[in-house]
Amino acid sequence: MAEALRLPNPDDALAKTRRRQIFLAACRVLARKSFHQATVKEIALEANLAAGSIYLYLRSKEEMLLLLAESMVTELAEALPGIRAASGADPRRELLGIMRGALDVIDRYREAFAVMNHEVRYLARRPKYRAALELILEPYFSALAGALKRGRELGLMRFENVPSMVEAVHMLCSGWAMGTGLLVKTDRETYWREIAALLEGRFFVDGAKSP
Amino acid sequence: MAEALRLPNPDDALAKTRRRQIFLAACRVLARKSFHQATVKEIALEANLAAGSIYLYLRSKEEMLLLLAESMVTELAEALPGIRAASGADPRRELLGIMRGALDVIDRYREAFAVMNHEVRYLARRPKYRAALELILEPYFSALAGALKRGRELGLMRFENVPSMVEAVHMLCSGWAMGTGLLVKTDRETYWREIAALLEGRFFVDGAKSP
Amino acid sequence: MAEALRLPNPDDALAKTRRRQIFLAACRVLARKSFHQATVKEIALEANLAAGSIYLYLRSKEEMLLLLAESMVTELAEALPGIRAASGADPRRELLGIMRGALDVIDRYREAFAVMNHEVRYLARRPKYRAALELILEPYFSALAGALKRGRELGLMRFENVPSMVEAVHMLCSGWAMGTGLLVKTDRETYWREIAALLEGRFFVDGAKSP
Amino acid sequence: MAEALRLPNPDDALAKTRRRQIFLAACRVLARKSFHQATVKEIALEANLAAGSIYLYLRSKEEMLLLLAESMVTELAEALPGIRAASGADPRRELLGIMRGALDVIDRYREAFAVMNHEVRYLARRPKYRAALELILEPYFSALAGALKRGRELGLMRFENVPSMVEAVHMLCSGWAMGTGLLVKTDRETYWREIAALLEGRFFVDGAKSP
DNA sequence: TATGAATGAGTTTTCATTCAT
DNA sequence: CATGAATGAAAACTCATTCAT
Repeated sequence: MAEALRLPNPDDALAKTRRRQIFLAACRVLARKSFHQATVKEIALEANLAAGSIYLYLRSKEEMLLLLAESMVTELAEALPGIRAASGADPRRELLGIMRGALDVIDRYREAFAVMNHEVRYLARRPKYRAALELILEPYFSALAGALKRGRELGLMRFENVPSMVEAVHMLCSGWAMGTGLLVKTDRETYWREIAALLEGRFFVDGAKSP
Repeated sequence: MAEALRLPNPDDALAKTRRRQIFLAACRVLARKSFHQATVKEIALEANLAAGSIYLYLRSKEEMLLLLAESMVTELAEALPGIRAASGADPRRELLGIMRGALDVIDRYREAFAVMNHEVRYLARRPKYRAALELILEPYFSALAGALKRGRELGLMRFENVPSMVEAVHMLCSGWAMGTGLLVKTDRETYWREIAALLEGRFFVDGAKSP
Repeated sequence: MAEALRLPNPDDALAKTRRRQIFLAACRVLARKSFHQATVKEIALEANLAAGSIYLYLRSKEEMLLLLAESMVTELAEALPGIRAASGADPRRELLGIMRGALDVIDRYREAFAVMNHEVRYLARRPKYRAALELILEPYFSALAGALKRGRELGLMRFENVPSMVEAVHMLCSGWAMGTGLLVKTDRETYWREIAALLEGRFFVDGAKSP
Repeated sequence: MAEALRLPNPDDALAKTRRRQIFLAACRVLARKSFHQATVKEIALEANLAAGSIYLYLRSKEEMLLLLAESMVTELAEALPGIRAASGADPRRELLGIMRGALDVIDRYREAFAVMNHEVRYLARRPKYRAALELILEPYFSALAGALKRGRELGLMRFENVPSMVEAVHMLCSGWAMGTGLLVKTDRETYWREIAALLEGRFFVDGAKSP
C-alpha cells in the first residue's frame, strides 16, 4: 500500500502515527454516520488535525477507505500466527479460529467496518483501487483459502470451490456488522455460537433436505 | 406507508404506475452507482420523468430507499402463500422456501438491494423513518419468525432466540448481494446450495466442535 | 463550440441570453482582477445569477475563457463583410480594416481580452481545448490569412510566411490590450495611428537598415 | 529593490546565489505552467531548497514576479553599454540594438517572461508594488526612451509621444513571447526580421495609406 | 400533473505561509 | 540558515429541492 500514499517515507514513524490517529478518528466518526455524511474536516478534527492536514497522509477521501481496510486486515494478520499455532493442525479448528479472529476485529470497529465493506464495492470497480484492495485483503483471504483447501484435501470439509467458499465464509463473519439491527442487535457471543453451530451441523436437528 | 408519501391518493393508479417506474429506474441506475453517486435527476430521466417530477411521488431522495424496500418486500410477500402451500407444513421446508424466495428477489435487484440494505441502516436511526421501515419489512420478517418459532416448537430446529435468528437468516440471504465480489462472484445457484448445505449440516463432514 | 457546452439546445434562446449575460459580467469583473483573482461566484452574481447557476451554461471555469474568445471573435466576424466591402478589393486596405476591426473589439473589452489572451496559452496545451479554440478563432485568423495571401500574390505585400505573419499582425493588435500600462496608457487612436504608420512605412524617416 | 526583500544583507553573497537559484528554478517551472499552477513548493524544490526556505529570500509568492523582472532587466542592462558602443551614435541603430537585446533576453526565458509580463499588470495596480516595478524597469525603459528622443531630435524618427512609443516598441519585442502559438511558433530570427522590416518600412511594397 | 431553470448550502481539496526544531 | 509539518482560508463545483409556468 505504501505506494498508494504520499508518505515521504513509508516507514516514516510520524506518518504511521498520524495514519493511526486518522484511522481511529474515522472509526469513531463512522460509528455515527455514513461515509458521505461524515466530512473530511470532521474526521480531521476528531484526529486532532487541522482540516487540510489529512491530505498530508491521504491523497483523497476515498483513500481513507483503503486505510480502514488496511488497518483492520493488519490487526487480523497479526493474530494469525497465534491462531494457527492453537489449531493443532486441524483445518476445521483453524478455519473457525480465523473466522473468530475476523469477527473480533469486525466487532471492534463494527460500524466503520460496515461502511468500509459497503463503499469498497465501488472502489473495487476502478482498476487503480482494485489492485490496491486485493493487495490489502490478501493476508485475510489467503488464510481462509489455505484452511479451506487443506480441509478439503484431508476430507474434513465438503464444498464446491475455494474462492466462492472464501466469500461465503467472509459473509458469515461480516454479517455480524452488516445487520441493520432493525430487530435486535444480537450480542457478539450469541452470533458467534450461531454461526459456529451452523458450520458444525447442529442447526437442523436432523438433516432435512432442501426443497 | 401511505402516509409517508404525498400521493394525491394512495390508491391512485397513476401514482402507482409512476412509483413503479421510479422504482425500476432506480434499480437500473443503482446497478451502476452508489446511492450518493446516483442523482435524483438521473433517476428521474431514466424513469422518463423530468427532474422535478420525482417530487410529485416522493418527498425526498431518502424516501426512495423506502420505495425500494417496499417494492422488494411486496414482490416477496406475493410469493409467500405459494411457498407455504408447497412446504407441506414442515417448518424446515417453509424456512428454506422463504429464504429461497428472498434470494430470488434479492438476486433480481442485486445491486439496488445492496444499496438499499446499506443505506437503510442510517434511515433506521431516525425515528420518523424507523417506524415506516418496520412496517415495510413486517411481512418478510414475520414470515421468517413464524417458520422459526414453529420449527423450534416442533423440536425440528435448535437456536437461541427468534429475533436474532431472523436476522442471521436474513444475513445469509442478503449475503448474496452484499459480497463485494472481490474474489469471484459466485453464481446464485452455487450460493444457494452452499447456504442450504450449511443449514442442513452437511458442511463439516463430521461434527467438529468449535474451539 | 456548441458541443463543448451543456446547452440543452445550442440554439436555445435562453441559453444564448444567459451566456451573453455571463460574458458581459465576466468582462466587467476581469476589468478589475486577474482570472484567478476573479471567483466564479463573483462573476455569477455580477451576471445576476446564483453562484451555482453558472454551471448550467458552462462546464467549468476554464470554459469561461472559451466563452470570452467565442464572444469576441463573433463580434469581429459580424463586422467582416462590411470591412471587405469597404476595402475596394485592395488587400492592403482589407488587412488594415480587419486589424482596425480587431482593435475595436479588443479595445471594447480591453482588460478581459488581456486575461483571455494570456490564459488561452495554457488552454491550448490541452488537446481537448486546443481543438475548440482553433474552431473559435478560425474566422479571425482566416480573414487575416486571406488578405495577406492576396496581398502577396498581387505583389502588394512582402513577407516570409503566412501563419507567422498572421501571428505578428495579431500581436500588433493585441499589443494594445497587453501593454502593462507601466508608463502611460496611450489612447486607442494614437496607438492605431502608430501601428498603421509602421505598416505604411512611415516610421523611419528614411529607410535605415537593421544592424 | 533591496528594501522590498528581506535579505539579511542586500549584498550578501549567499542571498544573491539563492535568489539566482530561485530565479532559474522559477523560469524552468514556469516554462511548463502558469503562475497559479506553479506552487511555491514546486519552485523551491526545483531550486534545491525546502518548501519553507523560499521565504528566507522572498516575502511572498508575488515578490517572485519582481525577482523575475529584476533578473531579466539586469541581464539586458549588462548588455546596454556594448549595444551603445556598436551603434555608432545612430539612434536608429541603437533602438534596433536595444530591441534586439531585449528580444534575446525575452527569448532566453520565453515562457517565464510571458508569465511575468502578464502578472505584473496586476502587481502594478498596487502602489506598494508599482514603485518597486518602476525602479526595476527603469534601465530598460529609459534606454528605449533615450534612443527615441535622440532619434526624433535628429529628425531620424517620426512619432507622437515618447512614453507611448516606448510601450509600442516594447510590445513589438514582447510580442515574441506573448504569441499564443496557436498557429505556428515562428522562430526567433524570422520574427526579428519581420519586426525589423516593419520598422524599416519594407512591409508594404508601396506606401498605401491607412483607411 | 408536469416541467426544468434556478437556487445556495455544503464538500473536497489546494496551497501560501508560519514556526518549532 | 534550513527544514518540512501543520495550518486554515479560500474556491470550484455538485445537486437536492423549489416553484413559476
